[in-house]
Amino acid sequence: MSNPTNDNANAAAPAPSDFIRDIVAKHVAEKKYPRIHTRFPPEPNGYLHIGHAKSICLNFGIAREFGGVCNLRMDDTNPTKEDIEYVESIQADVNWLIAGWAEKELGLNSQSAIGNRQSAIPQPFYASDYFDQIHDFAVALIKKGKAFVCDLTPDETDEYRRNAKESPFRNRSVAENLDWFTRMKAGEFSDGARVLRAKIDVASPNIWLRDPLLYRIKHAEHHQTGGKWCIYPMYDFAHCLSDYIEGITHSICTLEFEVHRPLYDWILENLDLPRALPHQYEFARLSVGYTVMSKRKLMELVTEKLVTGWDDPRMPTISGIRRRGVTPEALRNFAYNIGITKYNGLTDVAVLEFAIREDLNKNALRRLAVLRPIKVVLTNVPAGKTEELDAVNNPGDESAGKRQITFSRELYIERDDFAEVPPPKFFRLKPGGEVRLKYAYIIKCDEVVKDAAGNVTELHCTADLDSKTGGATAGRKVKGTIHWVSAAHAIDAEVRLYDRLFTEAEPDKDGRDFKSVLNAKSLEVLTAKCEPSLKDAKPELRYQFERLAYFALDKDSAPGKLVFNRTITLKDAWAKEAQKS
RNA sequence: UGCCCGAUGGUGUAACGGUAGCACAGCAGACUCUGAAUCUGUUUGUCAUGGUUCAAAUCCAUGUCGGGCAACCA
Repeated sequence: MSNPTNDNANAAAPAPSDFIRDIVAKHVAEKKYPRIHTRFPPEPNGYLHIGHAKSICLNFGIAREFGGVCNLRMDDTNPTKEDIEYVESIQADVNWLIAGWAEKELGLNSQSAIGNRQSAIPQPFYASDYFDQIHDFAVALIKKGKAFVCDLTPDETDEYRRNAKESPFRNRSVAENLDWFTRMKAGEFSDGARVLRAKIDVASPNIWLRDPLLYRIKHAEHHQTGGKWCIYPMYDFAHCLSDYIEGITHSICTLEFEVHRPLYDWILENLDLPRALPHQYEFARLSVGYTVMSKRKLMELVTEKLVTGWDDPRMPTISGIRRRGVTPEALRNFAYNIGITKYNGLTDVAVLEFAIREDLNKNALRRLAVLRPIKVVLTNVPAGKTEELDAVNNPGDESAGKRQITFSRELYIERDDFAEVPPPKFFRLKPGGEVRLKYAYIIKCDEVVKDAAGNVTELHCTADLDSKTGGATAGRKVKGTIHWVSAAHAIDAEVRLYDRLFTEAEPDKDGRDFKSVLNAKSLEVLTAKCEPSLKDAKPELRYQFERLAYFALDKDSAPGKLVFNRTITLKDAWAKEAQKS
């Protein structure tokens, strides 16, 4: 078994274990199946979110750990709600999340029946590829007297099912049913006029066994099959059969499908299928604090322009999280840390944030950048004189190397790093006080320059010219070290400071309108002063602006125009300390 | 209301009849040219009541609370 959490693992992390993996392990030990085969089956009616990421990691993780395969399958049985845009985004998101981790486990769809899908990138499976076979299974069920065409209206069907009453069309002859179903398929009837139903047990305590619908009429163009069909299989009918057709062994879904399981089994067991049948297992979906997860709600945020799009970095979508700068490794570690159970809990965002910081701390390149600048003039440094100083790219990873930063008489430091009237335990710059400039000198604040309104506009300081890193008095202990950039050399960058989208941990608690608790300060845009090396920032790399936060280059960047997204702040013990007083 | 499922510190999880552990969060301290990271210590828990057993978080019963389903959605 390979290591699940760290791809370039040094410390051996324990293999994940949960009740589903326990079942799979048992089946492997029993040699119940020739090969473990899972699947991730999203409906292409929205963008994937972090809850889907949990499912992807579970399904691909199991395939990885047990030498199996996992198919990506579009569960596209309802053309009126689905769109090719979603198909494409889903594919991109899944490929991104499993890249370098479970690529080898991704099932390849080499026999796509429909369309011309030859391509370098792996193609997903489609339930719609099986519409012919699923239709034939429906006919088989009719022939066995286990399905019938029902003419009841939707309202009547509802009422009959609620009252455990048999449909008056339940006992039509096989020949009659075959004829009606053929005519349904031929397009003779309007939407809703007739349906195909399984004949199971109208009195079952489980609603899903009360002669459930198998096929409905929808005169709608399908994004994959075009105008070929005007009848489409329902989820329950299509899903178990798609699983069977693909040779799935473990069909893992969320808890709300638990009551459907008897129907899943009934359909497969009543078709005299020759191969081993797949089985369904359910786990709890993910809820994370300070966000919403339902596709409907996310869709609302997008269509009402409360965010900039599905990939807005504040969204819990995979594309939003990616754009924010989170790496697939971080997301996978998060998925691993939260585990798999049948308990519907609320995961603390701190768990997600920890996984993101842990990963970024290891990999991000350190840079100096000032978000809210205030000018510092070093009065004992000659104007025009510059110095190149060594700065390490990652203190935890020597192989990340060093770069040089330019030092000069006029600098910018963070406005928050100076306090005219310092609060208790303030380690930074204050009048008459000393502070270390990272990688450079210790400076002392001699004079505070203010404008007519009394705002601090400039600080005049002197540098201890022997205190340079490596110099004679470099060892002098100064309580604080702050970041800085040379005013003349700094480059501007737009920085987008993202915060949580909602002000409440449970935005939709007790039926409250989730949009009433949107965080008005979830985005703040600033122009930062950055060290010059950042002009070469690359979208695939991550940066830590020291003492502030982790950042990633946004896709809105252009030559000469840098845009950085704040992925997540550093932990800030000072903010906590300052809050106490 | 019927049916199904669940309940372990603040949160998420482990323990599979035999010492309630881990992670996050919190708190305290050490270290620090990032108030980050790292390191050390630490507070807090088996829903309730019965039963079975030498022994129960674990098995059984009842109750309580929570979630899901009752779409021609998935």
